[in-house]
Amino acid sequence: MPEDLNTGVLLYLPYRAMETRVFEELAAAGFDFTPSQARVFQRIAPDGSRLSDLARQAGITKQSTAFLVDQLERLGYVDRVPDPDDGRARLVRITERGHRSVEASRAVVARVEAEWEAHLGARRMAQLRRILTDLREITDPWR
Amino acid sequence: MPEDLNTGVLLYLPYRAMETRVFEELAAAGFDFTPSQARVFQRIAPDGSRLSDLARQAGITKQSTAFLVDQLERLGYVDRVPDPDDGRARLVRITERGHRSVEASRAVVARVEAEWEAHLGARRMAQLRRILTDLREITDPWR
DNA sequence: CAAACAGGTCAGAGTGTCTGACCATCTCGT
DNA sequence: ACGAGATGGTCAGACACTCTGACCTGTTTG
Repeated sequence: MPEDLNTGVLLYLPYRAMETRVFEELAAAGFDFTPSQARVFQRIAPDGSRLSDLARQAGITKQSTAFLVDQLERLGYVDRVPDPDDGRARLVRITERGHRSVEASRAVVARVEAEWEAHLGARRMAQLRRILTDLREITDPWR
Repeated sequence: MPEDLNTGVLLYLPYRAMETRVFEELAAAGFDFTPSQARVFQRIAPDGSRLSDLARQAGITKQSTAFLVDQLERLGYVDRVPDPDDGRARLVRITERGHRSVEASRAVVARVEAEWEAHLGARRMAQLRRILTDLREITDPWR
C-alpha cells in the first residue's frame, strides 16, 4: 500500500496539509476565509485588480467573482474604487485588514516550510523545490 | 516572480495538471465524473464499502455521500447490495463499467507520469517520489 | 431485553457555481 | 468623428454539492 501511490496523490497530500494549516491558523488569528474567497483574494494585484481580471485568473465567471468579492468587501478585506483609467471598471483593492491577513498567511507558510525542511533536511528540501519548479514548465497552465 | 512561489503552490500546480488530464481523458473515453463523485468512487474497497465508511473516509456527511452514490449508481459505475453481515447496511460495489473507468484512469495517470519522467529524467523523477513519500510522514492525515 | 449505538434516509437550507440577458463605456476602422 | 464591436460589470434564475436536524431500522451489550 505505501509505495504504489500515484504521483498525483503524493503531491496532493502535502499540498492539502499546507492549505489546511493556513486556513486553521488564519482562522485562529481572527481571519476567516472560505477556500473560494481565498482563491479570488490571492490574485488581487498590489495596486488593485479588475473584477474581470480576477475572474479570468481564478478561472471562474465574472458573476461568481462578484459574489465572492462582495463577501470579501463585507468582511473588510477589500474595498472597491472607480478605475481612474476606465469609466466602466472598478478596482478591487486590499484594505489594511486585508494586508494583515496576507502577512499572517505568509507567516504560516514560512512556518510550515520550516517544519518540512526540518524533516527532510535543507538539501532535499531545496531539491524538491528545484524539481517542482522544473516540472512547472510542463504543468503550469499560466506558463 | 518565478522562483519565490511558495512550496504549496509548487505542489499544487502539477497536482492540478494531473487531475485535469485524468478528468479530460476519462470524459473523452465516455466516462464522465464530477470531482465530488470521483472523491467517493475512489474510496470504494474492492469487495464493496458501506456508505458510512465512504463518508468517513471522504470526510463528508452520510447524506452527501448518499447523494453522490445515487448519481454513481444512475451512471452505472456502482450498484448496491444488502450487506450479508449486517441487516441495516448495504454495500456499494463497483460494477463492470466502473472497473473499466478505473482502468482508464490508471492508464491516464501512467501516461502523465511518463511525460513527467521524460521531462525530468528518471533520476529526478525517482528523487521527487522519494522526497514526497518521506514528506508524507508528517503531512498525511491518514498516516 | 432495554438502552445505547450504528447504518441509512428524508426534509430543508445555505453556498458557490453556472448560463443567459442586459446596460454602460471604451476602442478602432473607415 | 462615429458607429460597430469588444470589454467591464450587474441582474435573474438555475443547478450541484454540502450541511444540520430529525427520524427509522437493525445490532450490540450490560
